[in-house]
Amino acid sequence: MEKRNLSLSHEAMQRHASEAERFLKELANANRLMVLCHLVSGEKNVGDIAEAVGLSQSALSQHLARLKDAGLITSERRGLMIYYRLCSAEAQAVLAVLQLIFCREHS
Amino acid sequence: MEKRNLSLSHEAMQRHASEAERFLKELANANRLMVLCHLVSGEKNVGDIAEAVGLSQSALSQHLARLKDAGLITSERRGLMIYYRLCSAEAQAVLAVLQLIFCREHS
DNA sequence: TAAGTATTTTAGATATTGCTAAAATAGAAT
DNA sequence: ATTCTATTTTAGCAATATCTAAAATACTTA
Repeated sequence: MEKRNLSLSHEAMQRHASEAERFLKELANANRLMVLCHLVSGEKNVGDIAEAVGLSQSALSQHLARLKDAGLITSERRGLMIYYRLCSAEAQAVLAVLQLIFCREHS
Repeated sequence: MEKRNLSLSHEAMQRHASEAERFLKELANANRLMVLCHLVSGEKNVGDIAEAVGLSQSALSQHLARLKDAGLITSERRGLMIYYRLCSAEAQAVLAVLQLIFCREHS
């Protein structure tokens, strides 16, 4: 009689949950959310984002490094400035749902 | 000449982003995600959830209190046990997207 | 090469998270 | 009333998050 591993699906669930946690932690910050929302409309450089979001360049740079490390954005230098752009379809999908929930006119 | 407040939409954005942050922080934890996923299929008592998720009752209870405080779940005592159920359409919407992203068979 | 602009990195302070262990509460059963 | 079972609450600790200030890096221009 072969021993079936019934807890495998539990381990799979834990693995999925951990991946989702890592992903959600990137989004679970008001400043990073605003950064990502600004990038939805196209690439922006750090100074522009800093002004739009209202963060110091240093603080913003740390957020950007985090998002880039997580694979949600990419960067490209052109001359003095560095341009960031959204590169995660998953992030865009979740942002779209969040916008429906939290950015309705009446709320 | 009337002075138009152009930063109003920025303040609105900040408000929305803060609300979204509060919401996402509740989800951005593997154990809480698993709890919520278990509740998608119907109400459960604390002991059952603790076993399913693999958490101590105390730790779980703290997570449940948090989720309840955030309005994502409700509880009802029946006899000795306390039953929890999902009560947030918003949470369900995001969980559905996360499931599509992270719980595909091949990943 | 020196000076300026854009951005990143580091260090450190403070707040939040999430666990464990122990004590407290609430209802049920004896 | 006492005891049992289910759950919550509290206290305390280690890890993580996020800001500021200061120093470092990278490219451009004089």
